[in-house]
Amino acid sequence: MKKRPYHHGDLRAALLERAEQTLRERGSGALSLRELARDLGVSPGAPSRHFKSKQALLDALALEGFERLLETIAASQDGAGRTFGERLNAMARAYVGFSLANAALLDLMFSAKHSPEASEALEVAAHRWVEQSLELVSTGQRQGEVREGPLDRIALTVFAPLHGYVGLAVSGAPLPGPDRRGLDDVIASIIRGCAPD
Amino acid sequence: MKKRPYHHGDLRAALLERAEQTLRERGSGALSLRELARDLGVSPGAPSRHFKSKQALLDALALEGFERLLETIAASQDGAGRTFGERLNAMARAYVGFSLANAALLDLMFSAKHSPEASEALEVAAHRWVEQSLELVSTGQRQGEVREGPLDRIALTVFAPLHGYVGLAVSGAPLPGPDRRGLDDVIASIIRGCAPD
DNA sequence: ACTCAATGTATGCGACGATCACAATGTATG
DNA sequence: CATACATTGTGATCGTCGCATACATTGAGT
Repeated sequence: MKKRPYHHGDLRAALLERAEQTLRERGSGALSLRELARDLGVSPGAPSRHFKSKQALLDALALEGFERLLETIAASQDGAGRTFGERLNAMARAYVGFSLANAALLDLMFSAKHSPEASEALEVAAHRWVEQSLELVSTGQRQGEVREGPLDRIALTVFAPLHGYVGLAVSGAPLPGPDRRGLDDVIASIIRGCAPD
Repeated sequence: MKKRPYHHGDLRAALLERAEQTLRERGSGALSLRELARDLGVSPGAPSRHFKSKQALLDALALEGFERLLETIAASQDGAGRTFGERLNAMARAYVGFSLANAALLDLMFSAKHSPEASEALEVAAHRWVEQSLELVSTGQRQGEVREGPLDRIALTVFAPLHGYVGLAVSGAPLPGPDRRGLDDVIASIIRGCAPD
């Protein structure tokens, strides 16, 4: 008879998985706890055992997103070359690739409204992300390919363009073709912008 | 007795104004047509006479936002100097200043989900915005302060950093202080990035 | 075996967006 | 001025939502 057991097994993971799918297919606005519960064949109140509020679920998704982004970027550095240009290029493509492939998720990750408690875990993840970029800039400086100056300020000039490129591209970009040539230009401009005089 | 007249007078404008206020104070997620109606002392269904859906109201807000942004940027160019650096600086500060002062509105403007009909008017507005920036780059080229190349591709390398700076700053920026020094760095980097070789 | 925390069910509440029939008002036309 | 018509607001209804509560079932540790 294969009756659905009273306990789901791993409802929390199932909720996250299904939520991310809906997020990808229909955007974050279309996320409904009740719908998730229906889809997973579970009662409307069940999700609240794992996420005390809808915002908590969104926070968890954002956190998961940061972790995946970190992995993706870290992986991109493994096969990359030694020069700052090569490593920046790899990092940029990883970052932009992930962002475009997970636009709604990115939106969540960089959304301003997280519950205060979740913010803590999120800030930790975001901090690790920042450190990755600081380290890239730092080695670039040691190799003499990046101008001198405070790490964080230079990193900002590296990441703002990438983040902005993603934002524009996702917004239905009134700007030049979303083909990757735009990204090439942006990366080249970043490198010129942070090169030593 | 000052009884409220049956007709409001200019409900549409009142809705937009009030909506923008709540948008600024409590974010776009907190916008409710019913609440707006209550605040304006009008029945729950009344707003639908002016905005057939909530999304339509958001679209109208976004459109209004683009118009104000255009004005702001145009005004910034009036008092600016002649060099590309001066004009870019003025434009960047106008753009970033407006964006930070109207973060939630910006979010709406660059949100991916607009109803197809509204998209048309929105694209017109966005297009005018793009043209402003193309023109800035174009005169920069004529003055020999900006490298040769397709206008739109160079403009992308100018605006992506600004747009990204705003995005990071609004996200509670895990990056360096939201003080304006970060913006100075970004602007300087943009200028180096698009300078002739 | 018994207890207790964890997890899922069932139900209800108030708010929401959307839609509808209807009422009040403004306006153009005779 | 009167009458027809379009515009705008009313009030009620529908289905959905997030959230809270009281209760049922399960499994883990003693």
